[in-house]
Amino acid sequence: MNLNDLLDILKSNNYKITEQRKAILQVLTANSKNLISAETLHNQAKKIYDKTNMSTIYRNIEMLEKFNILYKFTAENGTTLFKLICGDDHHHHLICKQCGKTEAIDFCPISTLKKISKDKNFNLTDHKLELYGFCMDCESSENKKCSKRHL
Amino acid sequence: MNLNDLLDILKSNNYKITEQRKAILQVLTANSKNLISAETLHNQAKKIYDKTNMSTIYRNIEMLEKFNILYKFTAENGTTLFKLICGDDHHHHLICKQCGKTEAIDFCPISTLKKISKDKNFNLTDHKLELYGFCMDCESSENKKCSKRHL
DNA sequence: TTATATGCAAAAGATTTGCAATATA
DNA sequence: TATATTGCAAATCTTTTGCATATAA
Repeated sequence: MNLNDLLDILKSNNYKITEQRKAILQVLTANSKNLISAETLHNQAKKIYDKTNMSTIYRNIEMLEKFNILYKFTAENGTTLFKLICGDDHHHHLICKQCGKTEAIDFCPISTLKKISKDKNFNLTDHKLELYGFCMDCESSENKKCSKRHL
Repeated sequence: MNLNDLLDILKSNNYKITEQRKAILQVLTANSKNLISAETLHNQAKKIYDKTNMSTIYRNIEMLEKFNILYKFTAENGTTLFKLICGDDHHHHLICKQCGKTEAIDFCPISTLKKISKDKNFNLTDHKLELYGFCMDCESSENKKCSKRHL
């Protein structure tokens, strides 16, 4: 899913291609492997088209969410982060609590979850599995944040 | 982990036992299987001790988080939810996207996650597994929110 | 031309904070 | 009594919204 694919999706759904929109999508595609905040998205989009307003950021985030092409989640500190959903890949991630680095893992417990949900008459639509801890680099560093209890 | 255990923890750490604090802990223990919002916590605590203020709620939430006895997470609609971490029980939840009702499930993929993390030299400390969908009641209701893609 | 998208400023909602008053130990 | 805790109101911070203007198609 590159910039042009995204623009095509919008065009074919009668959305207009504005400079702001192009800037936003450009930033998101450039960061397709990382989660970024609305504020970071705004700052980076402004570098491409400096008239981009924060409300435009939020309105476009909302639009992309409706298309189900934007993954949204809330970090431990409460910040809301976003990331494009590229193609059909479905991944869970190891998330370093120190440096924020993320690494995709292949494992997904979806089949078990489906069974459980079915047993409970729950119509499962989405799920999130997030693994927190410390990557090798941060593990050895001094100022590691204390985290005793395992969730 | 019942109310008295919690009070003992606070006492032994030189925290004072106020009526507000007792009310808050009472609500949390009564809801130890469910995730509740700060607002709900406030409303229920007020029923027990009606002078309980919202800032007191937040200040006590902060305190419990420091003790690592409060689990916090953000629902899809953005609401922040809390739940006591009781002893060694560890649960994941089915979360209804419509009514917000949560139900604990027994399944946890921790052993697989541990193995994966070990292979990747990642020091796993926490994880979250959240299952979204629609409960039986909401499934049949008319205004169900559309959700096509599975995450 | 015309509907969509945007900027701006104000509103809304959640959470935090300063400070004086209160209550616990 | 001394200190932690609280209530209140104001401040912050993030996100949303109304409306007039601008712009893509």
